[in-house]
Amino acid sequence: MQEVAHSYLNELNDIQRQAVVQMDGPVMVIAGPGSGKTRVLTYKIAHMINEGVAPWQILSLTFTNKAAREMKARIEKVVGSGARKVWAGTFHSLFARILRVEAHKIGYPNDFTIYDTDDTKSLVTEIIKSMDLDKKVYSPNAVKARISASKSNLITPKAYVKNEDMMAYDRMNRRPMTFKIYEKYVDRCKRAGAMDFDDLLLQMFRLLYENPDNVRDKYQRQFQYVLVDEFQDTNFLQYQILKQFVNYKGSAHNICIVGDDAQSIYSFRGATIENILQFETDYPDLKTFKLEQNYRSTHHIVEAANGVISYNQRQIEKKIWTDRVGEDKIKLIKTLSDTEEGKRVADMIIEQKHRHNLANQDIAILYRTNGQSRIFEEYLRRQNINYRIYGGLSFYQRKEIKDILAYMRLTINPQDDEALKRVINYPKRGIGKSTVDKMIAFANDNEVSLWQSIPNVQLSKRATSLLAEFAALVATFRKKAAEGANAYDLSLFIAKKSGVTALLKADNTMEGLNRLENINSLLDGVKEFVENDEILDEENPLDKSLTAYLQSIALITDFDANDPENTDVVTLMSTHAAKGLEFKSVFVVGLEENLFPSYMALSSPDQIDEERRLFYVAITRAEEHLTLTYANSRYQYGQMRFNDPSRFLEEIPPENLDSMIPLKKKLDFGEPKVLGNFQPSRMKQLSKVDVDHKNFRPDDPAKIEAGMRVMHLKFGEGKVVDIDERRVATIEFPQVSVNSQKRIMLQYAKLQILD
DNA sequence: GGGGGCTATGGGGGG
DNA sequence: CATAGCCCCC
Repeated sequence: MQEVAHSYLNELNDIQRQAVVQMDGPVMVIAGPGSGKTRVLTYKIAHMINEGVAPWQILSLTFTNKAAREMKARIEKVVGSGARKVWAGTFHSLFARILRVEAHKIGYPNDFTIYDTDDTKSLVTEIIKSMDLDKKVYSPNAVKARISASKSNLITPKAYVKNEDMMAYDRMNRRPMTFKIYEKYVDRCKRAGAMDFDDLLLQMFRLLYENPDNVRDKYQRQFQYVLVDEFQDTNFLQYQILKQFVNYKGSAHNICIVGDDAQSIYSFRGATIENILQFETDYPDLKTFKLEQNYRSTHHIVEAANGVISYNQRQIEKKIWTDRVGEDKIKLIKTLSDTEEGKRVADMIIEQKHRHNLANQDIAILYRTNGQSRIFEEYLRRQNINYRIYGGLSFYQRKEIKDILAYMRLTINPQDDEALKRVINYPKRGIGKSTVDKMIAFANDNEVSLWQSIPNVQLSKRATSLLAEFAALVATFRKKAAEGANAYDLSLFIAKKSGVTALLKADNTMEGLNRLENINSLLDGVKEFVENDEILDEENPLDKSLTAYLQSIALITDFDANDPENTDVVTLMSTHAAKGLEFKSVFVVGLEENLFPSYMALSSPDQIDEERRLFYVAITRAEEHLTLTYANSRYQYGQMRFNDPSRFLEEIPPENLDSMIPLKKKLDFGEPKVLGNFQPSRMKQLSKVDVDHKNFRPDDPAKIEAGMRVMHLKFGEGKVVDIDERRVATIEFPQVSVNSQKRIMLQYAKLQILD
């Protein structure tokens, strides 16, 4: 290292500086809350660039895109505009970017669709229905969670069936067919040219692991330095990808992970602290740095945090400390109801602003569930306090926005079944449920997308012509796209020709006007995208196509949206979303049993520990003033409920607490109400079809004629009743059920001729 | 096939 | 409480 006195190094304490200058080899930074972790990461990257590492050789994985942007801006201040070329972003966004270039090498179109949670859920629901399984037993959310967990642990559908743990768990939960739903789900996504959120990781892994065209070497060579923030919230799959980047013959293993086991709060999406322990095993020569000095909070807050987290079972040995002596103890407020809680918090915000000279932006209200925001919103509005709610339903999740986006998606990728299902009859064009059901059945039988089923599925004259009209409409969108229309012109065209804007214009209710306005904002956004000439994507600088636009927004969250006009606002967000942020004054609200900790977590000590870490994250967001509130009664799920104060409140050392309420004498509200009544019913039996897989050899479809007996992998033996002019065969499969006729496109069919 | 009204059901955190 | 899905009628 050169002996140049880089001024930024003087802004660091000893340990921070050591962590920054340790560029080479495996590095682990254990960083307590407020210990200057972001500063270390930022300066470390700046330092690398100063030491001659090319910015594009640095891969920096952060938890939000916003964090990545802020980090880049700070690096830019130290090293100049080269900072923009650092590969900084979330796992999902950076891998999506790579897959846009490479996906064709693993059998996906490069302009694949990204399925969001709703798309995934709707597809899972459809598959469950198609298998005649009981939706009450096979709850789509539960199945979806199983699929996600499998992908996050690199368990393919094939491996799933052989995995005794997975199968036993499903049997125990009376969902033994989960493996089959998983298999079908994977097929359907593939057919639709779609990746779900987990696929962005899984397919990235496959790309590197299967290494077509030596693509792995390309990225191994490129990413000389890998940094991972919030490593405690990575899952198994993410870690395997990191190892693909870093572990190869002759590698210097330049990987730096930053994390804090005490802030691990995402196990529900597969995150595991095991990764930290595994990292120590995988890289025994790693250098470890522990950042324990907290610069953010007063001693009352830091001591409360230490006190609370000490109730957890497993943790890496460390104790955060501060030399900031605070005047205010932590305030604990009890109210009779949730509405009174809202009013009290709004009143206290007014008071704090005066007494401590705080701006709105110094203040945050943090809650366990997004549903709690409404009451606070109401009282802040009454007090004329500007606020902004993060999370919950984001702009891009609104119905009218998703409708337009579905048309856009269909324009780019007509195989996108979820988009097609969404808009095929919106606005109403006479294509109803039964038509769509027939399309789905046909598409499944032939293993094609819904779009491909349109010219071939057998329907009434009326339905056929309506479908053709719809297909022609989408075709005009596609034609315009192929002619090179920019995203804005095409979006306007789509909004108009699809009939969506006309429909909303005819709706004169407040809701209709609102929706129209939202669509206009969306179009404004597209316009901005087209007119913005700042180069954001170095690989593909001035692509103004609809494809490029869809890519740019696919992974945007509510968080990333900027509202430059309104910066002085009180922040309302979930405790999860608050990770990494800090405020002078923080209100953590709804501290009641069944809410925080969540009732979902009560039955498992591990999950209670995670709730406790979440509480730890919440209180350590505060710099000077921390207020905790709970209500005796609250409307939950349309019912008045009475919850005890949260157990976490008793875990705060009394000397740091300013409370009027003697916590030890808990009020008795009687037995908590039993939540949820889960009564599993029986699933229907799938019919058995006898197929000899080993001796199955499909014949050339051209040879198939009416009258032949044929074998189909899924439906068993069948008799060809008829073949029409488009080479669509009607085949009777007696093993499926009596009189079961399927329509099969011979072009795609795998059929063996029996005689 | 569309639409209105009713009932049953679920209900967390997020990329 | 919100919404999906069902039934019924046109």
